[in-house]
Amino acid sequence: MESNQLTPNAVVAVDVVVFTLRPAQDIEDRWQVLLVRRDEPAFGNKLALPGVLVRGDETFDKAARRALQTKTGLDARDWYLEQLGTFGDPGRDTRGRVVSVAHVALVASDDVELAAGSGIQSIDWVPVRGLPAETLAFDHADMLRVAINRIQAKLRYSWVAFQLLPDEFTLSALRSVYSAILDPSLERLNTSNFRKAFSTLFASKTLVSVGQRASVGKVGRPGELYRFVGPITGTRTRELRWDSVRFGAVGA
Amino acid sequence: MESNQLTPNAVVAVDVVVFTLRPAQDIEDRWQVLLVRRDEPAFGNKLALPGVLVRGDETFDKAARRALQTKTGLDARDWYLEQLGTFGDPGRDTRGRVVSVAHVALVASDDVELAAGSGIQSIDWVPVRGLPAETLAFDHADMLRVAINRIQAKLRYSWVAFQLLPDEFTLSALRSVYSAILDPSLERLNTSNFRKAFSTLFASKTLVSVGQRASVGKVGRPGELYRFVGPITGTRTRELRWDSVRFGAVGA
DNA sequence: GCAAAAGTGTTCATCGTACACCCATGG
DNA sequence: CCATGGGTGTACGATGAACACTTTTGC
Repeated sequence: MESNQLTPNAVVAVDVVVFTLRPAQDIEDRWQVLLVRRDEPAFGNKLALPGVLVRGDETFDKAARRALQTKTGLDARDWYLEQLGTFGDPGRDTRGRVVSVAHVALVASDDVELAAGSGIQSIDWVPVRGLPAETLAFDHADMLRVAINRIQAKLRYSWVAFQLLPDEFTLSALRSVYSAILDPSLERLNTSNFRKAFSTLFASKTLVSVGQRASVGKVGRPGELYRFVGPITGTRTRELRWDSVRFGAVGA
Repeated sequence: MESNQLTPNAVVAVDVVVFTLRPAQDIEDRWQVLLVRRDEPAFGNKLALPGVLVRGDETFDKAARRALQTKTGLDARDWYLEQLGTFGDPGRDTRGRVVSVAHVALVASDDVELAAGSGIQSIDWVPVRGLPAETLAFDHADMLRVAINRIQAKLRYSWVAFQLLPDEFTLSALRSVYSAILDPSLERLNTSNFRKAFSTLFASKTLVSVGQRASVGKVGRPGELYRFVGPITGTRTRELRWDSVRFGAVGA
């Protein structure tokens, strides 16, 4: 206790729950989380969230982005990132009193190229649903649970959905964000009501048409491309209540 | 780095934002926060949130309640307490890398007796509004800001309001929780609409009449006493939207 | 009786869901 | 021209704000 300094009493780390949407058979499986397979003594060979110890002069935000850079090779400088909560129960780590500040990151699954870093065997995108919780190292299953709840809630009262889409996207793509994360049956919600949920954005020119059609033509009329130009920190004036919707058949 | 142990790299502390409602001239001043005046070398004589360093075998929850016990003499064992967020910018404390896990606690201002603990000059309830932010030690003004937003938001979608009331209370008292924290003009919202905001609770027998009248008779008809018997973790099915209400004059 | 506050019922605008219909593209 | 999905407008039921009215207390 010299020179007014306090003695460190814990190890502080950050872990990051990275969410994205990727193509999959089932709509529910489109929502995926980034997991690494550990190659270290503690919890070796177990799946875990990417994380690092926080450096002496580093903010949590910087540490979280560094974790993604060094462990998974991802450049997360511009990604949406927010603090989720701090997990510090004694005994959550066998190597001492480790306190981990968990974060959530969202990214569009465009140009993301994975590269395993130090202490990592492999990296994988894993569907959020049906993930065997016990298989995760430490209390990372708890972190993931909290992260899932946080993002599902935020989808309803904020504009974070756009963080999971590329710059230009169709309204169908936007809808698929909601259906993958909240409820697959939203896929069958009719267009009119879906658009109305974003009417305030259209009115405020925050969600603007690019004046182009989507190039990828599967079947049917291609959708218009839109661009979200507003601040993501904004929130809805009224929360979405799509839980209670009873969807009819696929019209026609 | 012996026996697989990690070396501590930071000091972990907890700070607690304790909110209550207390009698005051202006409705807005009824919402108050518990602050202590420090009597220590670092930030001496400054107002701060009560807090302690986390012990090696202690959860954050336990540490937070201990902070209230040892610093302010309050028995917070049964109080509503939740984690708010973690503040750990390098340089937020001059005594080293101190990471503080901030919490929010709510308590009914009944039988709470303050008693200054070690390192504390005095303790005071201070109105949340018009609090000169610069006067707080460390980054506690930031914590308070986040806490204010958190509680205001939670008031709209959860039942935390009841945590600020004694076991038995009138609907006027309940309304005053909302008017003190959200908007003073809610005081003039008519009874009918206010009751409707709790109709689901009445229907589910979660908010039950005690069958008694409030004893304190100022003027007018005394209100019935109610008791909240539900789990506080529940949330509203629809969020309150009392921001947009335009209140008329005080009828008649 | 009168003022003040509590409690009840009803009207009317607004919001959200459901539904009907038209447009654009591929085969 | 038909199947498929995108896009637009409208009708109807539910929600909630506004208002009128009754009840209970103190003075």
